[in-house]
Amino acid sequence: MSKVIAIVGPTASGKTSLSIALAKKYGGEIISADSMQFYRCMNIGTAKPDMAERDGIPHRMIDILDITESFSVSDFCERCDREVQEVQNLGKLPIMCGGTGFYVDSFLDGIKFGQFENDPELRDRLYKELDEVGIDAMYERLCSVDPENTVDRHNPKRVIRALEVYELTGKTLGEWNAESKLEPPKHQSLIIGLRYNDRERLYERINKRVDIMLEMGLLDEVKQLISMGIKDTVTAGQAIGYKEYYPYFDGTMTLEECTEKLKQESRKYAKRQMTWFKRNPKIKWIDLDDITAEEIIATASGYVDEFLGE
RNA sequence: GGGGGAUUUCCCGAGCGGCCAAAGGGGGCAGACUGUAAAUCUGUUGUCACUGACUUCGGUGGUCCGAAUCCACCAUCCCCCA
Repeated sequence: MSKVIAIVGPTASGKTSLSIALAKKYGGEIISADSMQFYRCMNIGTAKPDMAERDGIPHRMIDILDITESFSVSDFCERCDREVQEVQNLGKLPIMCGGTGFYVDSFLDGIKFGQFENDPELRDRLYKELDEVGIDAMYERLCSVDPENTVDRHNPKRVIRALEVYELTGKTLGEWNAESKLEPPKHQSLIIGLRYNDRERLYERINKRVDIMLEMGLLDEVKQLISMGIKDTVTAGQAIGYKEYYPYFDGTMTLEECTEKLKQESRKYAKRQMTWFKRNPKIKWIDLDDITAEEIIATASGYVDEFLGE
């Protein structure tokens, strides 16, 4: 079975540099699993590695979308299949790197999403109805067609999606999910997780990184993206690092307030990522608290050697 | 110097005599997550021997069966007149 390595962890934990170091050491190529680095023109705010940092290592799944395009897990898994295949055909090691746990897990667990196309008009219609009748009524409606559903009744996105899937396919989300679980994973995977036991250390790194992004010209990037219409996009526009500065350019908040907000949102995001990764018993963790960059690579290499030797 | 207003749990802020450990929001913490996922949502947030007890609402002292809520004085801050 083919082997894939994944580097995961919260934002600002050093996934990028570790993945590049491992790629150099083991002859690998990077496949990004970062929902925002897919987008072109979103560089500084997404901490996308520049050419110098990539150091000759090919990075896939980066700069593959315009900000107006939407993307989904299922698109991701499909495309990843091809990319992994290509890397392996080159005789190289695929190294997935990214903080979007949902995407990483979906791909590695081999979730097979139902073969049907989404209908944006149907979704719009359902959201319009949601506005009119409220979430409770929509949830009641879901229960009437799918009494077995496990959807959180207060979560509009999930209630609408469940309804959408049913109306689109005549099958409930539960039925689709049950089918998707039948597919066994296609790849053997090693997941290396980066974490700080001392949360303050991570939070300091996050705060500092935001300051660095600003020095690198984040504001110009945001301004340019606003002129490109990022505010009206579904996915790109919700990226942390951009939406926090809309009020600054609108003149309703000071630069300092927006920056503070950005740091806070980044910290909260990191926390959500940790919650996601924490529950995965397969992850081989590297504790970052008191360890040098060399030691991180050495520890990771230990895991990789063992994995490749199996 | 004179007049008025403020001071609430980590923060903002409601409460104006009992139903108040104190609304709501933020933040923190914990959790969920199968096609927007850097999104969306849930729980929790004074202490403890935790269906109860104890300590909290600037400080001290009063009134009252009972006070975050009323009174007096003190402290700090804000506004207006001088």
